[in-house]
Amino acid sequence: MAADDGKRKISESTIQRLSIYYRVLSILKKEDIKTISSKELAKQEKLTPAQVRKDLSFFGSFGTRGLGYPVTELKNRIANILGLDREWKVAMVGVGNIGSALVGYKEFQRHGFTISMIFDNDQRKIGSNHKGILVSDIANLKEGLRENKIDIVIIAVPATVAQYIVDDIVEAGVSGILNFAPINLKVPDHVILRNENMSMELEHISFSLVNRESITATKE
Amino acid sequence: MAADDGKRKISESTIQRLSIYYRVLSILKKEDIKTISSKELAKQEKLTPAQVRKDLSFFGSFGTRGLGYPVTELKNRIANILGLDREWKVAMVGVGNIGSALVGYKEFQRHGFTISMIFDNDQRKIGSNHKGILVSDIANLKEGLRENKIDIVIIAVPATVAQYIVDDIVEAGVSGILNFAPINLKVPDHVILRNENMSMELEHISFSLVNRESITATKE
DNA sequence: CGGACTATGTGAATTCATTCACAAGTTACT
DNA sequence: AGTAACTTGTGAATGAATTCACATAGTCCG
Repeated sequence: MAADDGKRKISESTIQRLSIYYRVLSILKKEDIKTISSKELAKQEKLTPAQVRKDLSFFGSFGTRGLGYPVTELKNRIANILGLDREWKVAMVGVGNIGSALVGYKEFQRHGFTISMIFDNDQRKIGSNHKGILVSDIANLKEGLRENKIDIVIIAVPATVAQYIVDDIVEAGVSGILNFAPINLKVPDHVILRNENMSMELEHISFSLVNRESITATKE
Repeated sequence: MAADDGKRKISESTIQRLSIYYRVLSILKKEDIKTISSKELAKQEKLTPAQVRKDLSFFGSFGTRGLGYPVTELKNRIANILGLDREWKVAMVGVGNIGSALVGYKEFQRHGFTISMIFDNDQRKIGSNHKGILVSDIANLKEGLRENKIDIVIIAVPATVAQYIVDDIVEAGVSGILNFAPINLKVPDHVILRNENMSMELEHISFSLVNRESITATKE
């Protein structure tokens, strides 16, 4: 009943954590656990109970004092908040190494993201089937996205051509883009763009390793 | 000359941004640009000049007032900070959809991460070649990692078995792990673990889309 | 039904990250 | 040499996110 005037500013990290809670709740539900406290939920993912409660409180109050949160209800509520209670129509652009792997990635399907179109510019791939999906010519990208009412596009093409493709995607009226090319793409404000840069994660690890080593070295 | 006592606390986001600066500097170098100001550098990635300067200042002062930063020198310095000026020996565990794609991912190689071992438990894959690398039996994981002095392991196996594998990896003395399984893995404090969860990014997009829509709806 | 216990929800306090704003150093031009 | 124009590096100010701490509300059990 509380808090749904669509005005609050939710932080990036809160959203990330909602995804995490959702994952945990899915497992709990499968294990037939009925309720969970913020303390337990936090422990599973190395967070603090206060943070769990604060995160959830942005969207309402779902818990019962003295008892905790009802697993199924909370899971459904988070699904609703994250928009996972509907099917999203997703297209993949670029079906090389990464693109091809993602088309077969079960996890996407499980969360309501259905990849139903694939585009590529390689003549040898166009017309062929990838996991049951026809590979279309990237020349038809704009019309294809429009006709099929695609919600979200995943970009897995070389960095050099990514911007041109994004421009087309935006023109086609798509407003959710997940980019795997290691480059900063420009999109209008109303378009939601997220970047997934796997090298960056490895670099983070190497930074930490180098750092850790220097600390260890001075310690002993 | 300044700031190298290995005691400062560098924030996660600063490290992420160093990766970004590094990428931009690599491009600038290729374009034969000699110097860049914090203002320009910031503009490329939609950051603020102050943030660029602050980030860099944690590690020393590399710039020249009135002029900016020397591209090549700064690039090298960041490479050093991030540990990209050496070769890291990387092993891949699990060569399904994702794992297989990552083995062929050029970007890793370019940043000094060389995947030289692959492990899997599928008898049909063991002994075969993947992009020129022999697929080993996961039963030999521990010895394999030790013998080959692997620095970093990438995990691309089903969530259900990921924890067992991590335990082995840790026992083998590896202290950098990049995990693609959608599960929170437990590791000792001295081990650096990073998670890459691609569904989470999609969920972030769907959250934003749902949110944006509701805002648009009330606006008109 | 009553008392001990448990856990939420949330303002206030704290910690952490970003941005501001400016002194100080350097260039470039006359 | 002098001056106008830049740009860094960094304390101080602001802003954002996290944690604390507790009043409040429910559970559970005898």
